[in-house]
Amino acid sequence: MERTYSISELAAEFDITPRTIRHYEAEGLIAPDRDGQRRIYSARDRVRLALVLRGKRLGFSLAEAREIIDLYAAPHGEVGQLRTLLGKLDAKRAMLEDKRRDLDAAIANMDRYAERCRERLGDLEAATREAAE
Amino acid sequence: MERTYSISELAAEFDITPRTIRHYEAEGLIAPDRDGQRRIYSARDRVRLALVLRGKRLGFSLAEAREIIDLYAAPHGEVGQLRTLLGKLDAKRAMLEDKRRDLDAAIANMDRYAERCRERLGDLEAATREAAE
DNA sequence: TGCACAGTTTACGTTAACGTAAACGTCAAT
DNA sequence: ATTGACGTTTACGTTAACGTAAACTGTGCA
Repeated sequence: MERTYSISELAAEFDITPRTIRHYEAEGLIAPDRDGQRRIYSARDRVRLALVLRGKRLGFSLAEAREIIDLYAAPHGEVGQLRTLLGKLDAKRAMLEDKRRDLDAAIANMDRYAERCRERLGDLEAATREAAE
Repeated sequence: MERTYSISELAAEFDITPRTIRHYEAEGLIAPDRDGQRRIYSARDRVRLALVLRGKRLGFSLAEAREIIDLYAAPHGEVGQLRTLLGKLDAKRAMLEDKRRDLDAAIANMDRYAERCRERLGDLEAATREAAE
């Protein structure tokens, strides 16, 4: 038997509220088992939740996140299914790469700017030392 | 004299609406000059707009985007100002790196999965060819 | 037995980021 | 002189992603 989780356990672990997790369920992102009324989360549910949250951090909407995550649960039975799945994976990968280009540019930009600031700081400090002589 | 832009020019170039650009102004992200009532955007305004949009693509709120972009317009006059600026730049850079880690993990994850799918597709196709003999 | 505690549903509220519409100004061309 | 094309302000509407509150349901234990 694999480990399971209550909603408040997962909420605490990922620093979100139970309401948020229920909302993700209402949006079709997670589908936990039930023990009567109570939700029971499996390890796989937990992984999906982590994927949702990572998607959010990367700026995806819940709908976009679901599109991506659902690919990981798509049927693999037939050759045709596998082909279309691979096509979709390729498209999503391209989106992620676009984001990486944006991100790398933003970081490089900031690094160049910080470097110029450090140079200027060095100049100012040198001038201050001279003035102190 | 540098080139200037009208609001609809910029809107067309970045594929957004004038309303969006005005909204960014209302939120303090851009501050174009005026010719009477009309807004006149400079090359620097255009760069700021591009930065805002990139920030949005990376999942930042307008407020977060403004925080980052404003660093590029922060005063450099005194040594103290430069020091705090460099500190803030460092913090923002760390945020960006966190995002890059998330992004790299997402891409690596997807690549591994796609690879498994391709293997499985190869197996299925081989089995199909055998059955055709 | 009773009560605290965790969970549930239902439903209205809130915030960010614009969309949409109305009413108006201005300037060039017909 | 009027008609577009573009611009402006003001203001209400909308959507996503939850927050918040109320009312209810088990479940373990003192």
